[in-house]
Amino acid sequence: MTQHPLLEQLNDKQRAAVSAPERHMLVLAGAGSGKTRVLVHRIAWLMQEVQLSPYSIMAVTFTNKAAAEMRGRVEELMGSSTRAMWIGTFHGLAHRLLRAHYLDAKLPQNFQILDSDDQQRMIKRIMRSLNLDEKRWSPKQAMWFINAKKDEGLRPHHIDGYDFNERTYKEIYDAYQVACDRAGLVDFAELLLRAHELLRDNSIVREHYQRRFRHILVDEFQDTNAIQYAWVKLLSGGGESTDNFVTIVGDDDQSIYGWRGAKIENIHQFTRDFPNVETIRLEQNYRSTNTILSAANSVIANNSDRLGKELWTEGGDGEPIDLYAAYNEMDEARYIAGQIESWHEQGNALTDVALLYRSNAQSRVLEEALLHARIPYRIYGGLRFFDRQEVKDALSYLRLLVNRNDDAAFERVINTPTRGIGARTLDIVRDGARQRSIPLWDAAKQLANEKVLTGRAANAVLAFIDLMDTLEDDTADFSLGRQVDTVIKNSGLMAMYQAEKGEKAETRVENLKELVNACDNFDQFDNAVNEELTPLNAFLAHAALESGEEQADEHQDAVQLMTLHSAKGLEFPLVFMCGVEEGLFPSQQSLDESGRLAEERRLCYVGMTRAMQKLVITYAEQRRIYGKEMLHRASRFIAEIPPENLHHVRMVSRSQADTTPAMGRFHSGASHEAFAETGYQLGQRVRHTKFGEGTVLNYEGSGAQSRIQINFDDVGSKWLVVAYARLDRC
DNA sequence: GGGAAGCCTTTTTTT
DNA sequence: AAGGCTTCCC
Repeated sequence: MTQHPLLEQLNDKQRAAVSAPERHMLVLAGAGSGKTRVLVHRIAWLMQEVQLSPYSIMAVTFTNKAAAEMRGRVEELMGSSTRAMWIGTFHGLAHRLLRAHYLDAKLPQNFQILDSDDQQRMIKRIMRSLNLDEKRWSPKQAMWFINAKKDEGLRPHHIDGYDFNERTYKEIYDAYQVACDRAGLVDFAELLLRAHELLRDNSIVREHYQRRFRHILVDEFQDTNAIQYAWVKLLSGGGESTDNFVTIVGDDDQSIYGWRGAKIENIHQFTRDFPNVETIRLEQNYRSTNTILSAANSVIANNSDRLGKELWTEGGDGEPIDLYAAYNEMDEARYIAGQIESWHEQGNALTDVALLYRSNAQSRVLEEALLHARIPYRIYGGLRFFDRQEVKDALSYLRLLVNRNDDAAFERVINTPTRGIGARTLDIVRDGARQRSIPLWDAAKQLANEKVLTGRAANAVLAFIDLMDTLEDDTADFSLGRQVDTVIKNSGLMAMYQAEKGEKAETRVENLKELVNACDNFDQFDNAVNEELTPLNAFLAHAALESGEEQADEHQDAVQLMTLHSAKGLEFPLVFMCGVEEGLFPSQQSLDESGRLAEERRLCYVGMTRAMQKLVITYAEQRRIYGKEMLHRASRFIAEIPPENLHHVRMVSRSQADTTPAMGRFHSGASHEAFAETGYQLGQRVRHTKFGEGTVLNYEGSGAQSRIQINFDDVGSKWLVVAYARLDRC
């Protein structure tokens, strides 16, 4: 029997998932097991073989990148357009629902989206208006509280407020929500919650979409939070419908977003809520060597409550995992740069190398070492384009143009550039708005007209109001690009940044020009949600929901630096996991709170399984954190790797490193001197009869009185007099 | 309104 | 260590 073309080149498990009859399915897809491939082929299969219209399929992801990749691959496979299919992020699809049913969702047609920065500012203002003690209550924590409640599907009235803290937060949440509703503003969590409430409370809308979406496929299900789960459940008839089918794909071992509300249990819950779920495990790995997989398997085996899964490969063993114990973070960085140099000299590409770390602060020292070694690199996860100050200024003008009630935008631009509307005037306007329960814009207008605001202040406010109204009239017929260009110029924003001096200001001017460019190139019909919106509204939604992936020239052959979190879903031939130390990874916070260690271990598992050919793990005995020198021991995760998979790299000879002139921060003569004075080099491994093995960290004095500091693996750091310590070099 | 000085915080990130 | 934020002062 000839194989169906869609099933060719799939393994048995993948084939079973792709060609399964219509039913609920749980695909437990291990790292590198061809998860996206299965999803894409399944969608194609539903259309080709089950003869479903793309109209009746919804596919949900977490990131725009994943959604774009999925859509692209389905189109490639089908050779046809998938426009009718809803493929997008949870937030993108929720937004689409809200736009289509804004009246039912009790939103103004021109509602705008708040990003987390806007949200935090808004909360801060609310807290000020509530006269809360700023020392005691932080906007950040209030935001955290509000979002956590929204992610749980909770409104202020759902919160008891027995406890004083909760009561205060509840009050903030309440006032914040009132302010958002009045201003026509929706934060990210609100998109999901509103869409959920819309479906829950409106049977006509709900049943329409239930009839429409026969198949819903959800990627990375281990990262869903309560509201996302509830959302999928509502849309699919809650497992009770016989005409709706849900496929979830995920890996409980790669759940690394528990700290922002993701519930790994949603995977278990799915098998309970939905009938006859077929579970398919994809365990064959097409990415890594046997060595890397068995090490990763062995680390993750230390977690309990797993659904159970063991990765295997038909590939070879490959090289052992290198483990480098650095003396400090500079030494670690220098070692890594050296290894990358020899990898490059052997004719390998730098793009194939990734440096993964637990926290962003670690990148600086790595960067310095790469810079010094003249190795080009690229850092992921910086400030995104639409999040930049000047771009947000411009977007706020545009938002206010579209929706005068947008208090967040009003606050941002009212005096940017300065136009004589100071803090005092603003306070009066805020007060007036609060008393009359109206938006800031209306309050400003009324107060100026009523002469509550006097002379200069009133004139300035009226001039601003006139500026916005004129901008709206004048640019109504313009193309999007010209409209935005005019707003940036006539508002004075461009002139303000042009007047500033320095490299930073130049970049800001460039970014404003780039924003106009982006408008010119913006294809609103690229995204079906936007078809019914004005071009400007479509662009604003795009800016809020797709924060603009940095597309630095991808052609440059550069090493990639990123956090372990952002590495999820990616793969690289050579991977360095840096700073694998107790207190850093697993992080101190995760050690302090029970139950968080397992997630750190999963993060370690994610990091290790990024490596295709070669994995290098490094840690530093001593590291400067927040300006303080800290002593660390190797991470427990290292001890969880089978010894036969590990190769301990000996400390690079210090004297060799020191002979390189002009090493800047990386020139360390200290070790040299230490050797001359004490007979031991910094970073050297030694053994003590009582304390066991350790690493030499520091020294003082010379000759018979000299003392050295040793960080012992088991008992921590100690100062010993060299003459009496009877140390063995090892 | 803007600059200097002092205080505080500090994981992980998408939308 | 360093950046962000507030406050203070002209």
